[in-house]
Amino acid sequence: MQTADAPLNSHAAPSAVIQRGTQLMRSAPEAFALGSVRRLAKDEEIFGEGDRAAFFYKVQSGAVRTFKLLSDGRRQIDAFHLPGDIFGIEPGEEHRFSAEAVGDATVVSYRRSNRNAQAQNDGDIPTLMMSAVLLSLMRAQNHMLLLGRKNAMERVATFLLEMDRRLAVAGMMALPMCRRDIGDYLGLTLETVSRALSQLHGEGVLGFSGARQIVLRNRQRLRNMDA
Amino acid sequence: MQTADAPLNSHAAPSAVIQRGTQLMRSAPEAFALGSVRRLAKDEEIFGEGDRAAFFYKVQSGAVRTFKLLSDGRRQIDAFHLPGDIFGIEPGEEHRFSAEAVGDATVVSYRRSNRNAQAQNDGDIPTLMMSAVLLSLMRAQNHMLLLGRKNAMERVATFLLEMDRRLAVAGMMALPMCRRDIGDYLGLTLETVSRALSQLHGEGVLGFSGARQIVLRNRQRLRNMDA
DNA sequence: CGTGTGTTTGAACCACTTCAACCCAAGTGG
DNA sequence: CCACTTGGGTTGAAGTGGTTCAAACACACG
Repeated sequence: MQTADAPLNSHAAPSAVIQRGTQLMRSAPEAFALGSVRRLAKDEEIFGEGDRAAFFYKVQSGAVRTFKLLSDGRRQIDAFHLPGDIFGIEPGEEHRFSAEAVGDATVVSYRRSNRNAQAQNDGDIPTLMMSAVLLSLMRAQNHMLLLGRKNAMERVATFLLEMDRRLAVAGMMALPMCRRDIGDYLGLTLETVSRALSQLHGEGVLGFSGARQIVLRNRQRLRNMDA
Repeated sequence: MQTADAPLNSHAAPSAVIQRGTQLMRSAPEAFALGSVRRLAKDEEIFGEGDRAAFFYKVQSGAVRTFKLLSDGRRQIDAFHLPGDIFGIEPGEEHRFSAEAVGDATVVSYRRSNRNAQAQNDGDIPTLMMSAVLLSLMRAQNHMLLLGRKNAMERVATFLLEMDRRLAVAGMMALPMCRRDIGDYLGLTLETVSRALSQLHGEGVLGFSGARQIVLRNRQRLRNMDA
């Protein structure tokens, strides 16, 4: 780990929420310490459920999955975090889920302020953290609808549109995660994910160049499938 | 609607997070306007998806459900809000889900500050709102695990333990919501919920006095079922 | 060029849904 | 005061979407 010039407000996601946070940061940047950059290999753990939550993180490159496990090993990935995303902010002293790098990745870690930002009211409470938490909550609410009420094809369609929006360049997306990860995110088995993708491929809705390079050929059809 | 003596920090839930927020409030109570009390009949709408998010709310009595709908009417209830719970805080200008009273209920509404708390950094950013949002996020993460990976009996066991913790008095709980609401919360049909409850009744794990008055007779068994 | 991890595809199974009937308690009105 | 309705809730029987188990395939990497 090394210190680096990595202010919390750099590389903000292109959302109105984060944009607002970014602007605000300029008025009180000294409140946000620079973070340390951490390079991670594929599948490397960033923190585990129950670990002391001394830091929170921003993805700089690659992707991170956060998840919970049941005692018998069933896993639910609650979110994939892509460059610019902030994760690991906790209500209490411990992390309530685990985080791992999906592939090789770099994250920037930020120490929870000595004058604990959540436990003080002295004027430098990080608005940007509020925006990050609200964004996470919004995504979680959408995801509960998916997990509770959408069928397999609707889930995969939603996933493809989400990933297309978040990481497509030049109409093509390079998925960083394997089929099992996708399944554990969507509440499906990896086989069901594979079958849905094959069907969409067969219908010409998407094209493959390798299992993880996908180009959407008919976004409107996907939107219709998404219910 | 009528104005009333209802500070945001009253009737706080017995969680460490909220407790901390409550304490902090004492140091800057003037930043939090008193709210207006609103009485609601069963099934009355508090706000709908897409409505302008001019207020957020705290439950004073009864229960509130927040939910999203798919185009064909499938519904996912993302949370039940009980007395002391805060709901309706949004990242943007619009509500991203709907809220209705489960039975007769009263809520206190708080106007989003003129000097918008989320868009200002002038020293009175509401720490209590941060706590409320973090609590919602924590519950959402637990619920995603339930919806994505637990089977029907595990879901019902989790639900019973949660409701027991949140609203039991003298070992007995009076559920405010019908079987359909429970199903839409747990991602199941009402019939599956009914069958699971009947089975637990048959096994002596719980007792009924009327369909909604439930007493847990063997919490440990339920915890074991909860995976 | 072989080995291993990830992906696809097939076939049987099953947990939950769907559809339907019935029950029960609380109104409502003749 | 009793027939009728209405809104839950329970239970049964059949159907099915997704899982499970299994095998083949493909491509990246030493």
